[in-house]
Amino acid sequence: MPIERRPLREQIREELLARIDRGDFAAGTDINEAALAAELGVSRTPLREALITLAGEGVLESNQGRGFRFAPVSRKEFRELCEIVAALEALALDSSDPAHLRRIAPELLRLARGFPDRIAEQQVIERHDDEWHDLLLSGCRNERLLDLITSVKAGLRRYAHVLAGDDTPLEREAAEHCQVAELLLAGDLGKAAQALRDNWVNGMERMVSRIPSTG
Amino acid sequence: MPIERRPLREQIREELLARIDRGDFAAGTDINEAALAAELGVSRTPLREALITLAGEGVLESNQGRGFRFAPVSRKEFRELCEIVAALEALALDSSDPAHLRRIAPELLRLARGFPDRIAEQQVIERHDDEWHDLLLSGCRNERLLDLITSVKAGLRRYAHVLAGDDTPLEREAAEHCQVAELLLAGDLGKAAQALRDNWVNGMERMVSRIPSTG
DNA sequence: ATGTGATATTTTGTATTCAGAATTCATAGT
DNA sequence: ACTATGAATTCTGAATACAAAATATCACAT
Repeated sequence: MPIERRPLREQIREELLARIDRGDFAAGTDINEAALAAELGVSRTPLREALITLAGEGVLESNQGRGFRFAPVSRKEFRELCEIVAALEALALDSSDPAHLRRIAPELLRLARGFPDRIAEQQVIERHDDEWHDLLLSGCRNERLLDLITSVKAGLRRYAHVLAGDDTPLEREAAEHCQVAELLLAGDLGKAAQALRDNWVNGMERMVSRIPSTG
Repeated sequence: MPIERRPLREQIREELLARIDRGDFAAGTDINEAALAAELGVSRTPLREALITLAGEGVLESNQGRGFRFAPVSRKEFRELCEIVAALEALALDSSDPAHLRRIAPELLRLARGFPDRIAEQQVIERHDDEWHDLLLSGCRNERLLDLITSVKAGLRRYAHVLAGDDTPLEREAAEHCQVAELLLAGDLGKAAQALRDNWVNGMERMVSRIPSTG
């Protein structure tokens, strides 16, 4: 059994993202490094390293002399992030092996159909959605692109708990995922990529109204 | 006169990128933190913060217990980065104000035509190219996208000195920039975005052979 | 009561120190 | 001669210490 040996900064980063998923932190609030470090049981050094990483991903903001704070959410930024992820995932699809895509298409379809079945809690839904997208991109050879997508999606995590509890978009989301899968099954990569983009843009427009409009 | 007050980590990051531009560091070599910190006249703490940022941008790699090193270059990664930037700049163009684009089109044309005139040193050429792209994206309202493009381009800087000294692609590059500008002048945004993508892909294919093939 | 300014406190940004892992070097054994 | 083993050294990762900036507190004048 290989024991886990990773830098603290990475573990801390993931813990903070997990807490963001749970909605533990309110967007826009300042971070007290000493307090947070104590709570996590680490020193300020690796904590700050994690904070700097998250700031680079747009999850946090930093101001000279004033430390870090959770980046405020806004409809504008949510749209921006969705557009970016849409373009990047479409590119990932374009640079995937078509044969592989056709091979995983049935599984994508199965996953998409499993979505609306259960009236599940948000966490489960999100896991399902992630699973679907991970599988979709599993044939992309552009490693830098995959890393980048992960990084940009980290910024989107801030919106997860804001948007939690809205069932309406789910069926639609599932339907669009099905459509992407079917187009892949049919081997029409171009249309699938376009459908994927549409999925992101439609999902974005459906959800954006739930984000508090920043005065 | 507002005196400069920015975190050391940012200044250090920029200094390191500038040195990469100058080809001071060979790709793949390890970084000795103490030595580099001493050379820069700072302590290891802000240096490490800069290194972590650069690692997040893909400029450096880090391995547990083994520190940081300049990420090795490869044809594969160069292609990956170019494809990403192509997609992102095209997206930026898509989400720009068409009126603004038409307004700056003449200036873009002028800049593009000024390219091959002078037999200039690499540095000057690069600055020109940057200027052209900055102007091109000046109408993009998607701030996150602009930040992301800057970040991905930081990774491309590692290839600057590898590719330095090749004149052949220049005319072609200029011609393609002209074409993009002309299409913008004509108001055909879709074709301009496609031409921009082609510019990146063509430029990539032209340059990729100069990158040493990693055994 | 309110605003202003001096002082105290908190918090960040940076430097230094410490512990442990990785590497190097030397030595012993085959 | 070559490999393996172990000590010595170097370096990273993390904790702690320190200095300066920002914020809060309070006294005092208006």
